[in-house]
Amino acid sequence: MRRAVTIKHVAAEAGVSLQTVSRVINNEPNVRPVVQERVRAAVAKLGYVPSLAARRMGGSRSYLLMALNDRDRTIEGWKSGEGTDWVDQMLMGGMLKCESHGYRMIFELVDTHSDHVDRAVRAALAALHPDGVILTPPHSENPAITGLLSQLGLPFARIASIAEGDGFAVSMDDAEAAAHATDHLLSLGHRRVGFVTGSPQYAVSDARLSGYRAAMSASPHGLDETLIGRGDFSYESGVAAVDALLDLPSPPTAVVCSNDRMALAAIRTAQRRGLSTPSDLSVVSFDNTPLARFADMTAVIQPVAEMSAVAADLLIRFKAGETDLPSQSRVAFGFAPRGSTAPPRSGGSR
Amino acid sequence: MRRAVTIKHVAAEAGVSLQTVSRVINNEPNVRPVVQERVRAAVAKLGYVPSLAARRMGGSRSYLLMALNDRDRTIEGWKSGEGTDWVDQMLMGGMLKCESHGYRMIFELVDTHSDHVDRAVRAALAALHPDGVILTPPHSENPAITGLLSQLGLPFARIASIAEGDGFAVSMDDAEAAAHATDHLLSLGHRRVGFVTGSPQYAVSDARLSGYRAAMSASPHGLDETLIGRGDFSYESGVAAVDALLDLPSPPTAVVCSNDRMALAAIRTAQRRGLSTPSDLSVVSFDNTPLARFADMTAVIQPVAEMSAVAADLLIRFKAGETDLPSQSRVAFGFAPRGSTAPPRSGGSR
DNA sequence: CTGTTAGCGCGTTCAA
DNA sequence: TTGAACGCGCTAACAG
Repeated sequence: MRRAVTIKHVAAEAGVSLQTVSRVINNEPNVRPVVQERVRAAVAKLGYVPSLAARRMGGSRSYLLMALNDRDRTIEGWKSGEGTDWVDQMLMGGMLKCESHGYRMIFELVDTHSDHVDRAVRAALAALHPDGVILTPPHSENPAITGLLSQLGLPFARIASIAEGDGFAVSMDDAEAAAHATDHLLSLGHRRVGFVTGSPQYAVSDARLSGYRAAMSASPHGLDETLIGRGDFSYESGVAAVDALLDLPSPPTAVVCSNDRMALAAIRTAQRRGLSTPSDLSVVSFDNTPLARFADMTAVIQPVAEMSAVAADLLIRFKAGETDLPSQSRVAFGFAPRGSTAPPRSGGSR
Repeated sequence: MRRAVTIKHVAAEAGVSLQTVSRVINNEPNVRPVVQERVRAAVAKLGYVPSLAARRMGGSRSYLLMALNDRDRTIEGWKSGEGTDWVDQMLMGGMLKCESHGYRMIFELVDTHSDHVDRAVRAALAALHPDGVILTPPHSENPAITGLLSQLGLPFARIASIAEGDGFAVSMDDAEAAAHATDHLLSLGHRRVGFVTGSPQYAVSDARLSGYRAAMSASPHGLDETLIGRGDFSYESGVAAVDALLDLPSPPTAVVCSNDRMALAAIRTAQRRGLSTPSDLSVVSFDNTPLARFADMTAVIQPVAEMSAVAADLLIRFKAGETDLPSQSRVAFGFAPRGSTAPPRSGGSR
């Protein structure tokens, strides 16, 4: 096995010192263009690429970003194969962004609810020494983790978290998205539009609910609190919530669900009761996962890839010494109208 | 920011030399149980975790495994959001296995067809110095990559590759799986069972075809080569192949497709022609992706997670000095009977 | 069985 | 503007 080419070889090839090569590699000032060119040529010729491990040892950067996901949720998602492509989207956004900066992203799974969160996170940090950490829900709102990172002075980003606090918050406007989804239904002619909430554990749940409330209040039909069903993001909770809504004396003709599984539950529950979608019940989902696509559900698109890309970008730039980085970033949400929404059967009046 | 705890601190705490701590950490022999215990206590007390970067610098291992995926295919999959959960399954299998050995898995995307494959792979290797590389299709059969790794003496595993050659081949028995799928249809009473091949670029395509041929030849109805349609894994190719099969004077009543997209194409094509699944055309898919699950397709399950786990395990054990590791590993395939297969409408006879 | 010495490939701090 | 010396945290090779 040929020995790897190191900065030494490049220095020798270019006839300069190690240091000069280092400066060129890192785009530091104080190198004459001529010398710079000579070094670059040597780098190209030898195919030199600096070793991340050595860089981390000598310098202050590891060129590593750590993405922290919830262990149980992630593994369960993989096992069930429900195709929630959250991880894929994170990789696409975060990893590609890292790549373009010479960084790598490493995935770590940690239990949010474990007593050992602290120890687990510390261990991962000690092993990897990442330059920054990207937190996804529910970690992004777990004080045990955000507190630890703050205390350690390690830069981190909170994805889909709107709470104030340390770290870069990167989110989409959940309230506005919920309002948009609601307006979509209203503009189709629906008067009674229901809503199924997510788990109160997640801050986004509140935001979505308030967006729905705002849209309904602003509509001529007004807000009717009885049209709000409580869910917790699980399929079962969706079934229960929608059953309750449809049991109402004056049931909704359309419903906005706080995620895809509950939206699917809505469709199936309606079906079980002899109602069909979209003619009897229009349904909007809040996640554009493969499930939503296959089930042809109109959905709010969470820009997971973009959020991770922004998160990675912020952390990298912060580590590079940039200042005046926004502590709160909003990424535009998307909306995909599909076959699960249509005007109400009788034109909106009963 | 508190300084990280290093091996030095542990050595001081335990009152031994650095080297002794290192030995204990790495489970090396020649340490008295008493001392070992003392060191372990110090490690626990201080919450010490060795730095991967430093280990790589000093020693011969980096505790990193690199998973090499095809760039275009992967990104396209993520973008289309078709929910092909190959990456997820790889992570689940490989990453969790790595984790249990103190390793990490890093994802890298490289263009198979690029002229720069060589350069791209070399760059990734130089930056990361992984202890091993996991190759997925089509990389696992790309001589530009396998050759480079062989030449570099870097251990690697080829997932879903059955070709002879360097590196650990980890695969499922595609031929047997295809035979199983075919037998499933035969045992339901189908006599004319068709087959849609995958792209000949992939070795598994041949294996699947030969399994189909074997099963048909062994059946009382015999093998009919005209029932074999040529596809390339794309939806469009599936449409074309199935259209051709259904145009036959005596068309098949069931078909085994070499992947999920073509299986979906089969169902939709039949539908377009006024045939319904499974009553008029039974369909078996060869991938158990979310798409197959949502479309309720009977499918062969590729044990992607298990294959990556085995691959990671082999590489880690190899690096740890274990010998007599199998150069070819077979992982059992799975089979999920669902709603896309049923007995033929007229009991199998026309 | 244990400790000492010498790097690994870089970035950082200084001096030139 | 450039270069030399030093050390990061760890393991390998050796000495005791």
